[in-house]
Amino acid sequence: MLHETRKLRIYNTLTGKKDVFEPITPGYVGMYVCGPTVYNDAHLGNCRTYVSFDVIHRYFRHLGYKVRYVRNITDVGHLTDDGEDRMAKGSKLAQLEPMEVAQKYTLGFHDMMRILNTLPPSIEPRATGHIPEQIEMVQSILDRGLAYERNGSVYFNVPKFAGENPGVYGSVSGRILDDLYAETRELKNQDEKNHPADFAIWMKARPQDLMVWNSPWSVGFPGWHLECSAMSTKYLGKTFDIHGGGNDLKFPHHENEVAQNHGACGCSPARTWMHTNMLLLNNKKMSKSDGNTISPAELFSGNSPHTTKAYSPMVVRFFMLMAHYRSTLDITDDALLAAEKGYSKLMETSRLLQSLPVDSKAFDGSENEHDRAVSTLMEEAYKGMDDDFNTAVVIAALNEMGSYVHKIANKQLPADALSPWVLDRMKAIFNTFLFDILGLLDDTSSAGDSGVVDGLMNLVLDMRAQARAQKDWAASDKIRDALSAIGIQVKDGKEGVTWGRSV
RNA sequence: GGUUUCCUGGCCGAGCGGUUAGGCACAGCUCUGCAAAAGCUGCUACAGCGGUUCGAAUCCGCUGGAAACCUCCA
Repeated sequence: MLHETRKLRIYNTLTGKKDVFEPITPGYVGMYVCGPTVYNDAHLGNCRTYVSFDVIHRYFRHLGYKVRYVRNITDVGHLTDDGEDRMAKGSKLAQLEPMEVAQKYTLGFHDMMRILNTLPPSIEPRATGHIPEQIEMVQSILDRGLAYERNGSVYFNVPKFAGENPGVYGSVSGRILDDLYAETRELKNQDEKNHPADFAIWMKARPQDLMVWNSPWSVGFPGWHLECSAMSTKYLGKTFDIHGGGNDLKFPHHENEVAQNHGACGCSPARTWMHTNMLLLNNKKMSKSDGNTISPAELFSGNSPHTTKAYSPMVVRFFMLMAHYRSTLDITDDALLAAEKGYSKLMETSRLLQSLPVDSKAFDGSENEHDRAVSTLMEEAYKGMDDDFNTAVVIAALNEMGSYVHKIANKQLPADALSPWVLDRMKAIFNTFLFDILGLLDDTSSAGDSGVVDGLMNLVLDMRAQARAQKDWAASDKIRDALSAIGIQVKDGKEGVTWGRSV
């Protein structure tokens, strides 16, 4: 197993540095990632986070870990500015049942995850499916004296918790309790709370609330952060390896999650907290609420004032992976254009690499300078992933490997420049990183087409070859231009003609 | 106002005290009927000012600029 020999370092929000990853149970990884709230179409920011964790998930699997990846669907519980339950608000606008709204956007989210080629999580629990678990957790917290009931609602007692567990509250967000107390003092209608920093773990329903459940305290609904605490505990245990989510969830969501878990079981939940950074548009955070967004659909169709053309889902995925997951990433047309070119080139390189013949010469232990260079690059790709999942470093290494591939294919290096066992290994490693770990698909090839397209292309290119043989440049160029017009690029190489789709 | 992060060449973006990151764009060359593709070479960097160090994009301080969080957001 690779994980036994490689040393993976992960940046842990709790410690503020990269720690060597040691799973709680050797060989197994438990990872919880906060999923989307399904009251709206998924936007690109969501996509970036889930693509990032998809690569993380894939790399753990590649290393040989058995991974239980839990990503929830939030279909209840978050309040809007005007105090309405989000699902209820959506339903009123659309004249639909709340669960109909949730279903619609859950399906849309799944479509988007599939289009971006993310692997499904092992478990995708819904908040509404875990109301009993959440009620139990509220009770546990009450039993431990860390919450109080007020008019049918239950509030978490932050000052008491913080006093009993020094250093815990604030450990995720880096917030200092005194500051927090001072800040929240100004906020509106907190009259039921003992203290402004307290937060609801069970809310008594008002007449307009639609999604409500019975509980020992009132007919109501669970607090805004409780679902993740309850579901992570249920599926991963009280203490598990990794909890992830977007940067903007650190406070209050993750901070309160830790407090609740701690409050219910007296132990810390996740050992490692991972946070992805924001996707920017116009140098500002993309956000559903302030309208600074570009939807995946707009990006894929080119129907947006922010872009000049359509970009394929794989180009978008590649674009995201060109940056480290903890860096902000600014969406611009220029950057997408660059990503598109880079993506196509790597796909082309992959096809070319796989087509290179490998000698059947037996391994004799020899190693030339090119062998060493390529071996170093392969190791650098691994080192990149081992260093907090640095996909940018992986892509750089793949590009450098690609240089060797093209040189050999173009006869600028002799066919035996690389020893067969090195070439063989590069074939495997290159595709492993590109497809299995980075999770890209080749949407520039004819792989998904029926044989008809290949047959037609062979015919057309054959006719062009005949025209060229007779120096009929007009006919030859007409074919080339016509193909170009429908998005097919003809590539005249030393070893004959190939073709590809311009993405 | 409080907390935190960031500022790299025309653009995107790695970098965590000593290496040419890489991609895109651009220029020249090779190849080509021409072009494209591909390869090679070149090309502009570390916001500013100080400090620590044999050595700093990388550590520290100050100044300037941007962003995030403090309220639902990935």
